[in-house]
Parts: sequence; C-alpha cells; structure tokens
Amino acid sequence: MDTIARTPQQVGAGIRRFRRQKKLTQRDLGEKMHARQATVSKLEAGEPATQLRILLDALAGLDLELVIRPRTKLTAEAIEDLF
Amino acid sequence: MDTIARTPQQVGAGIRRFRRQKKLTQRDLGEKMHARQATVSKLEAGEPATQLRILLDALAGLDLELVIRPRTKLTAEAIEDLF
DNA sequence: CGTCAATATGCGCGTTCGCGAATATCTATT
DNA sequence: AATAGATATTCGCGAACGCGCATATTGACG
Repeated sequence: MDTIARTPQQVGAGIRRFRRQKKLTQRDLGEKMHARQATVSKLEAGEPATQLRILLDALAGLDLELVIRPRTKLTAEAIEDLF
Repeated sequence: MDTIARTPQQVGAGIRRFRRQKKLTQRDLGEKMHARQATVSKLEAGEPATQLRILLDALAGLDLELVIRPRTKLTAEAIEDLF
C-alpha cells in the first residue's frame, strides 16, 4: 500500500508503517542508514526540522521511493489514509 | 507527470520542474511558503540538509503531494527520469 | 551589446540539527 | 508482577540550517 503525505507527521507515519511491515526495529533501520535509533524516532514522530538526507536514507534502507505529484482529490477511501 | 525521487537532487529537480510548469519564480514560491528565495534555491539544488518542513511547505505551495511506496523496477523509460 | 529579471552566493545571527552516550518510558510476553 | 525489548528523551558538542540583507552571477530578449 502506498502512503500519501502532506505533513511531516504523515511522512513519519508512513515510514513507521513500512518499517514495521518489514519487521525491523528503529535500531535496525538506524544501522542500515548509519543513523542513531534516536534519529529514526524523531523522523517517525514527524519532527519538521528533520533533514532531507535522513528521510531519503531511511527510504533507501526500507527499499522505498518518493513520488512527487499533483494533489489528488480526496476520495472517501483516501481520507482514511490521512489518519 | 509524476516525479520519482531517491536522492535530494531528484527531489529538488522535481520541485523545480513543477514550479516552472506553474510559471512561478523562486521568489513567488518563497512568498507562498513564507521562505526566502535563497531557501527555495537551496531546496531545488538538492541540499541534503534541507528541512522536511521546507520541502512540505514547497509542495503545498505548488499544490503537490508526496507518495511513499516500494521501489519500482526500473523500466527504460523510468531510468530517463533519474537523469 | 545592453538591460532587466531570475537565480546563486555571501555575511552574521539565533536556532536546531544529528552525533555519542546514557537514561527514561512504554509495551509485550510469560 | 517481573523481565526484556523497543522506543522516547536528555546532555553537551560541532556543524549547518533558515533568517534578513546584500551582492554576484546567470539567462532571456530586444
């Protein structure tokens, strides 16, 4: 399932969902991306000042990618994803 | 056209493409997102320490959204986008 | 070639990152 | 209830942010 994100919190929640799906701990992911467990924690919490490098390293570590696209109209189903 | 991004540079390039598509200057976008033209410049250049907040503010200003998804296999066509 | 808009780069400042290291808190699971 | 594992939070540090402001540098066009 893809995740739509329009806020740092939603980005963090998306990362967390995929990480858990892969049965990895924050420490595991941290090692893959050469970051501390504490840093992964802040990223997943949606800290807005997190650096872009941290986000992309995390995505790489989880074998994910980012798509930038025009905002979609919200269907009832898509609204679910935002919460 | 959607943009796939796996590096800060690709994120920046995507933003720039959509901004130009909308005929906005860096200054225009900066005003929409309450940031300096210089900050937009760094974001588009792919500065890896750019803050997540800046990225999301820019996306909002351009009426874009982010999708997080598993990496796709690269088709010949998709490879073009990465350069 | 000249001009003007757009973009990139510089300075000093206050703030906050991510770091190592440690610790607190929460969450199973038994 | 007790323990172990996972996650959240804190300290001090060096580095780099984004800011206002100002100034190169680049690009497009007549």
